[in-house]
Amino acid sequence: MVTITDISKACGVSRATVSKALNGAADISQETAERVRETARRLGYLPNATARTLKMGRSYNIGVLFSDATGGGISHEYFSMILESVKAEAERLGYDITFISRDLGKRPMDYYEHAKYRSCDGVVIASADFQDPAIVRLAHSEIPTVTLDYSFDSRSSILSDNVRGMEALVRYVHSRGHRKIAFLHGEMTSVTQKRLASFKKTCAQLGLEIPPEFIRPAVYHDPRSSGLQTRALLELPERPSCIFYPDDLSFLGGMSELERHGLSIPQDMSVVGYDGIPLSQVLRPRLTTYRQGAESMGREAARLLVEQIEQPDTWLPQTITVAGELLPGDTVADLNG
Amino acid sequence: MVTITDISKACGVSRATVSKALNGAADISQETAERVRETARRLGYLPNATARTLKMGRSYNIGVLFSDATGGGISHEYFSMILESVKAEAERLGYDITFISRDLGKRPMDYYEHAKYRSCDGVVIASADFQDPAIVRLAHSEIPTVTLDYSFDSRSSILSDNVRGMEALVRYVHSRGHRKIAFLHGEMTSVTQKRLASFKKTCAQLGLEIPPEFIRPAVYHDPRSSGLQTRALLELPERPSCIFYPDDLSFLGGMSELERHGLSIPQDMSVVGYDGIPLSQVLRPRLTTYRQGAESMGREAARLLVEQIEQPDTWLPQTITVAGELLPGDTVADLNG
DNA sequence: TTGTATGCGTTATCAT
DNA sequence: ATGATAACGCATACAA
Repeated sequence: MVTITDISKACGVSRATVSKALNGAADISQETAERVRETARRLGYLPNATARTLKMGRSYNIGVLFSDATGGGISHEYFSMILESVKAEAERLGYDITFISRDLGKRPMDYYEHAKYRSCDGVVIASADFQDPAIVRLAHSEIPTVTLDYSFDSRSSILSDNVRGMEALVRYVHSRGHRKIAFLHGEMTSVTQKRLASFKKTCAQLGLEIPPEFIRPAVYHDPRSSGLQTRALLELPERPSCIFYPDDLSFLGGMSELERHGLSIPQDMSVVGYDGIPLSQVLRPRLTTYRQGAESMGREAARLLVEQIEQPDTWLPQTITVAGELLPGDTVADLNG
Repeated sequence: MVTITDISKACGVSRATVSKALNGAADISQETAERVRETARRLGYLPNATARTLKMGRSYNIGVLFSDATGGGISHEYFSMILESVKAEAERLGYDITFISRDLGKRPMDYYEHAKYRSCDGVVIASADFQDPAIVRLAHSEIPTVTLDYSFDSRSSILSDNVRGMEALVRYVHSRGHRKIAFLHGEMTSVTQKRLASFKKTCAQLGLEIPPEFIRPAVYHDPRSSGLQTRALLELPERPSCIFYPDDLSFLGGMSELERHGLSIPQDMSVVGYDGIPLSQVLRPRLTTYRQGAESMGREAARLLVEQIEQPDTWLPQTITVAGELLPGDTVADLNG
């Protein structure tokens, strides 16, 4: 390994001079700086982030926390899109990312300890169970954090606009003439609560009466669960004309159940999803859904975190709500006229 | 931050003793060791991986390289499943993972430099353009590496069994009475070459004549491209009875094109995919495809890499071929009798 | 403009 | 059984 000591010997200057020259300090002569840099290049010098971290107390490394409490880890398209955009933005800003997990080998650790162990400058928390005491500890620690889809007091967060998203879907479906709308929701997280509340509120505003049996619990990202609930809906004496699924993937479970009953979409039953993952627009018919701005969310999360890391004095906790977009698709029949 | 120095003061012993006690060295009295550990717990001591890395020359950190040359980055289910299993196994073995990329902030870097910069003990290379000189440099460097789906000379690798996978699919389709089989293939990587060669060889063994216009180039993970090629196939004077798609996702493009022509699957046209991602078995009809053992591949990659890192002397390059599994699904019609 | 000295937190060697 | 010391590679305050 080539170190600044090697360069200093090769150049006949001190290590301090080499360090300064390499970092473009002002108090080094043009000539020396050039000679040092040239030698560094010639010897194939690579800075050592570890040493720099130890010395400076800054790792330029941010942790990413993806516990998969909501049943969906990295491998769900929504979260992998977020991960990808966090990664891209972090790298653009000069930060590497490391996954933060519970336990490492034999060593029992919670998230906070793991982040400290790796000297992370900050952590992006996504897809986690925000009730988990280990998550709470991290979010309340001195480590800068940004959470996605949940907001802790006095901490920064990025929220998908679940309220407006659900409202947009309900209004769209209503505008197509639907009055009997069923809603399958995921596990009771704060996101679910927002969507459910927005669903009910918007229905009320539109004067829609939603019978309680039209609102049923399912499980996010689990087609089977949504399939079962779809069947239950179909067995009701009075069927809905449109079913809201917890997410795009869950819709697939409903899709097969509908087919099994010989119902076609949207002629016999209308459906909408949520998330707007690429898959939803590749299906035929294209799914009517609400696209969450996953890329923006990841990008903003990284940006906000780095801002907090680099300007700790002027920093204030901030919540950014990322707007999404209604994707009309072709799965909601027009019942008008 | 609590350091061993703090503990040493609190305990009235030297830092060396603390370090030894904490690491369970044999030459520390039972009593002292216990007192030190208790104090460490009381003070909330956390070891500092950075300092340890600097001192020991081992980071317990492995790099993961996911350039998305094949058009599919982390967000494709096959790769995210691999990533997830690499992560899980690495963590089980006591290693963290860090993404390796080109360039970090302003700092221009290639993959090798990035890995050195972060003192990675080794790198798992996946989803990359293995012709890329930067990838080649890394794979030929002194850094331990394991590649997925490609094999460099004298380096360890994990290969999905593309030859047997394709053979299984062809034989299955043939056994269902199909004789006119079309093959849409992805970009010409070594994986594609293996699948294509296995396709042709198996067809030859079965006495099938495949006209050249039945073999067409498409793009991995790109439904649009496969949709276009599907259309081209349908315009031929003599249509195939079954279409092989480059992968499960690409099939979706074909699916909509088939529907557009009023053809239903598998009554009017049979199809098979490749990958066997969860999505394929959630679709209706379930896609006939070949499931690659993504979880095993990731797990084995991590295992092989750590083995190489921890037993450098007894290590020999090794290639593990991970078998997959035919998923019969319901998209291949039985033309027999 | 350059160099000296010091320390970041840890582990390892070698005395004691 | 314990401790003093050095070293890993780097950056910086301060001296020259």
